[in-house]
Amino acid sequence: MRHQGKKKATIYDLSVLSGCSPSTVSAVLNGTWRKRRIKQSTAELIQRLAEQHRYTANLQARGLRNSRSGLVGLLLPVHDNRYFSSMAQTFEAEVRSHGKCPIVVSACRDPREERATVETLISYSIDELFIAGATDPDGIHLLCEAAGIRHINIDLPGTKAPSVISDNYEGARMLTEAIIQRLSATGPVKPDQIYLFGGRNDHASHERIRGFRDAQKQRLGADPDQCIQPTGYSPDMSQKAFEAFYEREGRLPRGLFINSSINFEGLLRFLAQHPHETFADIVVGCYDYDPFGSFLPFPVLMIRQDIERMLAKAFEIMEEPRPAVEIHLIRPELVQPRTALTGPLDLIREIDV
Amino acid sequence: MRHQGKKKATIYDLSVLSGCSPSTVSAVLNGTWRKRRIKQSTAELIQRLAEQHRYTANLQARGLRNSRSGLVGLLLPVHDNRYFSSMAQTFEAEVRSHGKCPIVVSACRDPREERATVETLISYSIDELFIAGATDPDGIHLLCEAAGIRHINIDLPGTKAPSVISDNYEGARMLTEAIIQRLSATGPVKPDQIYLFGGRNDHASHERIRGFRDAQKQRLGADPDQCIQPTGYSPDMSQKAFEAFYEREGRLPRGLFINSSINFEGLLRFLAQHPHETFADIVVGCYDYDPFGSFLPFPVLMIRQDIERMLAKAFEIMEEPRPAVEIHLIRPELVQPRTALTGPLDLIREIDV
DNA sequence: CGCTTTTGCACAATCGATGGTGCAATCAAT
DNA sequence: ATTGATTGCACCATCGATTGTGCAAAAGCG
Repeated sequence: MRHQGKKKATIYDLSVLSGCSPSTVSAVLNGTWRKRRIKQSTAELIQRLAEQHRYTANLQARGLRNSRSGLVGLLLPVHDNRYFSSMAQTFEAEVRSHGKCPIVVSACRDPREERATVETLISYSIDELFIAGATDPDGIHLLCEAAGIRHINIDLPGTKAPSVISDNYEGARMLTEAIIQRLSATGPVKPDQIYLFGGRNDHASHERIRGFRDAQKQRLGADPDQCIQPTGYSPDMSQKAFEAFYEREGRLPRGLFINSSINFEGLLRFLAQHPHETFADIVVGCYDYDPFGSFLPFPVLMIRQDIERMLAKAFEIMEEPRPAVEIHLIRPELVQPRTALTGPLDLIREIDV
Repeated sequence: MRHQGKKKATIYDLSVLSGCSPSTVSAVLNGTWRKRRIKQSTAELIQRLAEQHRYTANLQARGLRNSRSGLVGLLLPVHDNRYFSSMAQTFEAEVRSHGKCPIVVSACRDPREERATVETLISYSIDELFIAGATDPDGIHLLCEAAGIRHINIDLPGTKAPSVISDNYEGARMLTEAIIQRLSATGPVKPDQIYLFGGRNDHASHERIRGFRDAQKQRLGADPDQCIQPTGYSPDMSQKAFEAFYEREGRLPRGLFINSSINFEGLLRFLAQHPHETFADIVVGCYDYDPFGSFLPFPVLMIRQDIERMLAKAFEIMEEPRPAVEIHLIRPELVQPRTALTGPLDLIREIDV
């Protein structure tokens, strides 16, 4: 069967070929033919023709008619770090297993971009939207609600839709305590020897800062304000903060709590500018796991957010008929230095070469 | 203006509200109204109403009518590493700047999955497809051609569509020579002291192996077969290969050429199982750049593929009316150890916090 | 053999946007 | 005032699939 030039076969083509009506063809090909009492032999005839002519449904037409598309969206702040790329990977697998088509888009942590992107997705009649790390979850909620689209927040919570997030407070406590413990091995630790870098005015940062300060106060007796250095989510800004500190103090803090792997990249840039000795005796904790980051030449403690469980929970909530607007906390995991965890890629079976 | 419950406004709603016909409304809202000689005042009236009622076009309907969707697809093998996530990031920005909607999907390096995914995309009438790292580019080509969809291969070439790929041979040579040079500093290098791990039966691997061997032979006088250890693209398999080597030889090779950052993760897993001394004097070269990987406690040379130029070239070719089926090589860059390069995230402006 | 059921399918409206065509009203020119 | 051009817009078919409804033919039944 030659592929006939340009046009794809439609139910009308098959209708002519089979001698049946388009509606019959449609019913056969979308599986509702038993309900519609189509003869088995008719169904088989049409299925055979469909195969011969490589028929595939025009999903835009179907979506238009059904006002649903089979698309499931994931809105990310960015693609390019292991936390979010790992989320995308896991998300895709899950959506595929539901027989739907995953759509992953990023919106650069820009509220306007976020809303514009979501409006586009809505215009394609996506069926569900997973909103990860949005700066303005409630604004997106309004758009989704107006369009009647099920949605859920991940990573950063909103107040109007159910949310599944990492237990940032607990994670930050764990991480801070682990940093302190590590540092204790090389001498007594004073509160102003541990600094938090990165993050901005979002829920996750607040919680992490709260956890950091609580642990600091509880373990070290104080939580000085100057130890908190929010730099936004930008490697460049973080680097500047490290440089500024170094300029001022002549060294890095003994303990560094870094708010995300993106900010950690700022530290890398700093490192590239300075000799080994500069960070000979520091301990770093990073809220986010990156396998390569775990093996750097100084101790790096990491928090691995449990993406699988977060997404599993989110999909579970999506199934509920009328999910409660509440925040589900998923406990993250402390990862010791020099640890190579498995990830979503390990679930992919290797094809024979 | 309350959002009226569920349904979105359509041109028909606006038609009633404005007293104009649907076609007039359509013309006004899609910008063709001057061509259609609609009065300015009519246009303004309709635009005002559209805004008040938060009209946004149903893109499925538009797509159905136009048999094009405004969607531009990028097919990736996987999301979860910095090479591909970086590509996704760059791709999105580029597509957005063309006023289209980027769709990034991964197909797990499985030819069947690849084809199924592409068929789905075609069913949504995507306008263009960028095929990155596909195992079966020519199979995908057939699908695209039958559907009349412009497409281009990136990262792995096909024989039926234009391709833009990294100059894997040159990159591998550069990397191999850099490894040898580094090793020479600590004593004379013999050919069987440098091993290549990872990759499989694809064009990129072949070229890299060729470059590796040529450099080995030229610099060291021989290129023993046993120095090539293809392990597929799986951290797990790579780890096993390292373990096997270590088991057999009691140490790692002095020089390691690792075919991709995914295989590099296999080395991490190996490292996690062994003490520092095991890799005290090794030199690693990795074909792929990962910022964290660059700062590991042993020298790591990396090849950064020039994603920006590759994509820029690909977009350029897409514009051509009838692009030639040829392979465009883009020269990658050797990255010295302890280097923190900027990436696509640096182009994102930080929002005020 | 009539009458009711069941079987098997066709018809036609619909989803929302687009664009070719046609037509009335206005205006300009003779 | 008649003709011709221009302006401004409405009409309607169309993209491909879905689905409620209706109806003829076949089958079952007394």
